[in-house]
Amino acid sequence: MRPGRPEALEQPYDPTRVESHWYSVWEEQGVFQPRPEPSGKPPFVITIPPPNVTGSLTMGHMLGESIRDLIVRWQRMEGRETLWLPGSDHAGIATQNVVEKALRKQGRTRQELGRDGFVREVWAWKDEYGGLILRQLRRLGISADWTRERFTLDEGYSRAVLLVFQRLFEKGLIYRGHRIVNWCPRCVTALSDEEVNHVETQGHLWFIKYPIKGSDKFIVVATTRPETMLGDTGVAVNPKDRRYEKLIGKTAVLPLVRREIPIVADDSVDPQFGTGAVKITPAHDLNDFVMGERHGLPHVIVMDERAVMNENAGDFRGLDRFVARERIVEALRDAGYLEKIEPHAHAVGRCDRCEAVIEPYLSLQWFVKMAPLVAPAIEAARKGRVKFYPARWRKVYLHWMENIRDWCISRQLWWGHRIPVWYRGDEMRVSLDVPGGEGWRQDEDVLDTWFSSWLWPFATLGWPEDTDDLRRYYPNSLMVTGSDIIFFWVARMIVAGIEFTGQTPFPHVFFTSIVRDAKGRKMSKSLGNSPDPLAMMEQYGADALRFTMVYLTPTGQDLMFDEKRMETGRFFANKVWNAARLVRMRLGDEDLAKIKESSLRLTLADRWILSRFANAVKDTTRNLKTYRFNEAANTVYHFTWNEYCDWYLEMSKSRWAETADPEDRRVARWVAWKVLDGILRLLHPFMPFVTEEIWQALPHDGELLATASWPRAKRGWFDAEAERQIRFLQDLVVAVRNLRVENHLPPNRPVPVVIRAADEQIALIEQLADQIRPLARIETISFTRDGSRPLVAASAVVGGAEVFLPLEGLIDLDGERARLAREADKLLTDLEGSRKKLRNQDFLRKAKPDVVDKERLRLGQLEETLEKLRRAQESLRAVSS
RNA sequence: GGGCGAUUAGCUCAGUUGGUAGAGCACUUGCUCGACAAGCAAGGGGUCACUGGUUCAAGUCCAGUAUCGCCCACCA
Repeated sequence: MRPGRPEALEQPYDPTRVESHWYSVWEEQGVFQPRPEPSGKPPFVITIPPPNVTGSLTMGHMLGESIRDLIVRWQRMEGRETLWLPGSDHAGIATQNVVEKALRKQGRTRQELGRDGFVREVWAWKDEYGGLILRQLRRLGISADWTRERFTLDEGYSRAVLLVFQRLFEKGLIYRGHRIVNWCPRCVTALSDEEVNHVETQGHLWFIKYPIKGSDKFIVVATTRPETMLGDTGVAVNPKDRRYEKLIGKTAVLPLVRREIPIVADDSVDPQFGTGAVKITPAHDLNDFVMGERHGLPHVIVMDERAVMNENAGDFRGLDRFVARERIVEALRDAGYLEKIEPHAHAVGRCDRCEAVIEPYLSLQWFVKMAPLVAPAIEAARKGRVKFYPARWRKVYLHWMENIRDWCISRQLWWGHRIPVWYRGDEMRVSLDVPGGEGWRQDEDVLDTWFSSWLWPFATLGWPEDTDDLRRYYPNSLMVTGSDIIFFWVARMIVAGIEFTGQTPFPHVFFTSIVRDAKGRKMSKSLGNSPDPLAMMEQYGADALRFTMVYLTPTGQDLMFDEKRMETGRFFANKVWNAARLVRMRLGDEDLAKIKESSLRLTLADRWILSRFANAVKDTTRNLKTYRFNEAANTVYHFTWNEYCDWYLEMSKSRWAETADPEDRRVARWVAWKVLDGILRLLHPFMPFVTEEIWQALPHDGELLATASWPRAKRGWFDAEAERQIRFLQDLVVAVRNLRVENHLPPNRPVPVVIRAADEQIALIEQLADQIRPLARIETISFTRDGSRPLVAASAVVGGAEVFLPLEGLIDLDGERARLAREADKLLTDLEGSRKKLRNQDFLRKAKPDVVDKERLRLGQLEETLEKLRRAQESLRAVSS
């Protein structure tokens, strides 16, 4: 059965029409599902970094998906069995925040709904917006296997997450404890260290006088957060600090609160900073917590979970932390305890999701002991079992791994995997299901989202069950993602992969560019600075979007996105479309796919384009293999546009004419088709829709381009000699065109051309004269073999040959003289440089011989060209204007 | 405080073992010749951030400086 379709390639090219058709065809034909291939090559497996179900996608996703799909389609065409596994992430905090916000607009809260009601609400949201994401991905054309789509809260996946919790707990790698954690008072939950962004902020340093008990003296402490003083339970100085020697062991009286607190000695205090004396607030600062442990100081918590001052804050109870700060500073000042205020720049931690200022907060949380888990993941990177592209990320990865701290995994949310721990009185059980017996109460918290996504490469394949998919498609072949989640996700996947499957989850990690807006800000949903991908695709086409993103992405650098650039892809799609129209209307009736190349008498131009094509295949393939996607796009783009369209098709037109030799016409048809067919194959992974449409409208073997084979660079097609010869002819054509323009000859006026050249060159020109003439509107080409030259002519030197336009009366003599002088000048400069080089004994002695030879050859050519230019100048000098 | 990256044409960027500086867009000029004005043709435009070094030869390798950007970091 033929997939049906294209009768004609209608002009103008309409991406919307074409793109709406093929996706369902591919899907119905099962193109996206992995099928064992006869090639026997190992399967190629890639998974999507599951996008959050919070809403729509950004241009950053478009880049990532374009690259992933590019690789997958290429690998499929290379004959690999491919699995491209799609899915999405429940994204605990982000999704809960978004849904809560939506509820608030309706005047509702999650508390009103209750836990179950709220979770139901979120599922409804997920169904709606998760669907939107899927539509965008399909519209983009990604060849993912939707029958294997996964969501991190799917039943099976969830089971895997809970099992992992249980296993780590049983290994003693998960524990529960009171610790200072990063607390977001707006999201009202604990966070991991990775979810905190440090923002350089201009703040203040407040100097506060703490009276010494039983004396009229003070000890002055400096702090950036005066509101926490209410929770102070000590003051520390450096034991070597002479200034405070006598105060160690004494007692200070906390202003406003009148609590008596000890003055202790601690090495960690920097005598140079502030006053050299530091207040200790163990419940509200990590440092102080650690220090407090050393000195046995109590914890006084002065804020609640929303950062409102609590009952331990006395008069300040009920105030927001920042209001309290002002009031406390005022009170201190009024009571004479405030010595001074200095401006002070420091880094303030902010919530990755909502940007609220993070509060170090003492609370009871669950943690993963990371150090033992991380060791083999470090080893894997060191030994090259997992490689990063660009390679510099390896160092970043290792640095993080080597300085790893325990991971706080409990979140005080409702949307997520509920912690599989049960309590009854003093009893505690870790169990995936309710333990037997009455009265068990499950832990209220859920797990960090990343505690589920770190299992993605194998949990999506059915782990912990020993499924066929898991055996066949794990480890994955490649991970393509953004470097912004190297710690959140990539590093942890490697850890989890090794821990739970004994294997690194993928051998290679490729980091895409981060897409930024014109101001350099990363495109994100929350900033709202990304164009809507669906709108982009409507306006320019999915193919254009895909091609442009890949064409623009720099290797190892961020991508500054500018919508204007989308035209690159759109125009290119149109160019290919039109080239195909031209070829198609000249094809004739014969089934070209049945013709054997060996039966054809190829011309120089044919050998040239086949050679260029072979090079394009080689370069494109190499660039894809080395993850230089922009270079790959560039290669196809230039080959198609500047070599195939601009030169080969133009040269072929005369061969297609009714009057042309039928045998040669057949050759010209076949080569034009053959190379176009190859272009479509090369281009298909970049622009799947338009290429499929065109391919179907041309002679082809096989049913779908999507499952056709990747082109091979035939050894016999490489032809350096043909390339050299055509290069000369191109130079000749350009020279004639240039002479026409410079002399203001009307574009539609055919001109005679006289050429004085070596025999070999003349033979070349004669061979392709009919194809060259239309390219520069040449009327006739004649040769002078006796050394003579037209008296009055515009002229140029090309590869040692002289080209004349003998147009007495039409030539702008003054302009021509000026032009020749300019040319000669330029030549002279090059010539001087070359002579200087060749006079240099060191160069002659030390440079590689072929470099020297090349330079000698070049000098000879320069001299020859200059001499010919001089003669042209000479001959014009005699002529009067 | 540490680490990484960038600096090449007006803009965005290539430049893969050192050997005559490239592309797209923008700009100038001219083109409705049967694929394509979403196009064709011909052009102009760069002391490769700066300073030193290695080398016969440096945009490319090394060192330092400057500016910008990113990441990491418990000096209150």
